[in-house]
Amino acid sequence: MSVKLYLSIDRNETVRETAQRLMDLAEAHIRHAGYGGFSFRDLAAEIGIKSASVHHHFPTKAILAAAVARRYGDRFLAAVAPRPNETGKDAVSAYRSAFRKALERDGRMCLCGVLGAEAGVLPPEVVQEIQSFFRRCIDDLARRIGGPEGEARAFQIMATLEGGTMLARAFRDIGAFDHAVASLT
Amino acid sequence: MSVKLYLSIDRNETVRETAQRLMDLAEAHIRHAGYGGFSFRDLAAEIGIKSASVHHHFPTKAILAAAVARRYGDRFLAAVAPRPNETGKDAVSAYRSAFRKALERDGRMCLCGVLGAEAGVLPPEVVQEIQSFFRRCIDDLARRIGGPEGEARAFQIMATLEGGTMLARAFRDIGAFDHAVASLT
DNA sequence: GTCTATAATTTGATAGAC
DNA sequence: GTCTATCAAATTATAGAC
Repeated sequence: MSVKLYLSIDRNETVRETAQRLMDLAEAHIRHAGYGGFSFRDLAAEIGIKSASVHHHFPTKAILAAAVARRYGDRFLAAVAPRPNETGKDAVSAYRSAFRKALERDGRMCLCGVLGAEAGVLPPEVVQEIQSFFRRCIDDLARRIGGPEGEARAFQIMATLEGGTMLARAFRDIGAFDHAVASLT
Repeated sequence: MSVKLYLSIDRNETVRETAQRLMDLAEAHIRHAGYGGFSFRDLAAEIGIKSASVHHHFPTKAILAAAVARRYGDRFLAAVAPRPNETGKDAVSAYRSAFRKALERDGRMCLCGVLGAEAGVLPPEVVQEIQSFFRRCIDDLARRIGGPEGEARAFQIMATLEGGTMLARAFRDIGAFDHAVASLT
């Protein structure tokens, strides 16, 4: 209780469950370095516990990664949710802005873009969550764009955003992203 | 000598230096699973030697990966080289065909697309080769497309091809690639 | 929920014989 | 060029005490 009170006084940090903080850290690591880019010991050290305690919250790395991917998808779709009376262009802009903000904030890729590239060797439950993310995004975009070519356009937009992010990371230059997505409408 | 003769009789296999065979295997592994997706022991076992012998040909994993990336770039650019009297559309088609062929042959991604997603934690010599690959491709495409917007278009095309390949891998469906790149001209 | 302790495996890399 | 042998470190995961 007293700990909770103390922490709630802190300006920038809200009280977070350990499981949530572990997912935050895992998400940051995956977006920076992929599935193989972190270990339970890394996460544990960063919040000051031991790796055995991480296993208490997430029995396996695959389960943790799948949970992180699901939460990421829920948050992403909430962030790009349509505003009243939007046009198809507005929908594309919402997606583009979401990708760009993540890139300019900390130079990080879309979580599922990183994992998608490694999809050949990821645990099945993680692959399933990645597919679910892209399926949800494409269905959402296609519906908001509308028309008979809505789905193909949705595939193109997601591909360009993911590829543009990858180029920006490879070049360490957000200008690469801007060039790549400039003509997306 | 007798071994060489025997092998040269084989229908599908030409005699290859061990270093070349190691690079072939490393390339296949990276395109399937990324930089962390193989070990020197994996490569050694697949050609029937020991991992210590792999270190004789490539002192470190970073040196091997950088060499693989460089060779990949040389081959890729040779494969998409312009034919006489080509148009800008022909150039885009050449790139799209090159990506699609790799995908339909064995479901593999562009080597530098996989590595680009992991670029945050790769050894510097590997990052340099990835940047070199994309720089060469974009300069080549921009020149062949021509016009003041050639470079931005080149960024967009590379992003869409890489992202489309990633989507096809995530969905395990080459149709995702076709949707994504359908309107690329 | 967190700890100590440890198992079982894999990894990148090296030394030195043949 | 390939081998045996080995190292030091890291990894995922588990058992059981507190």
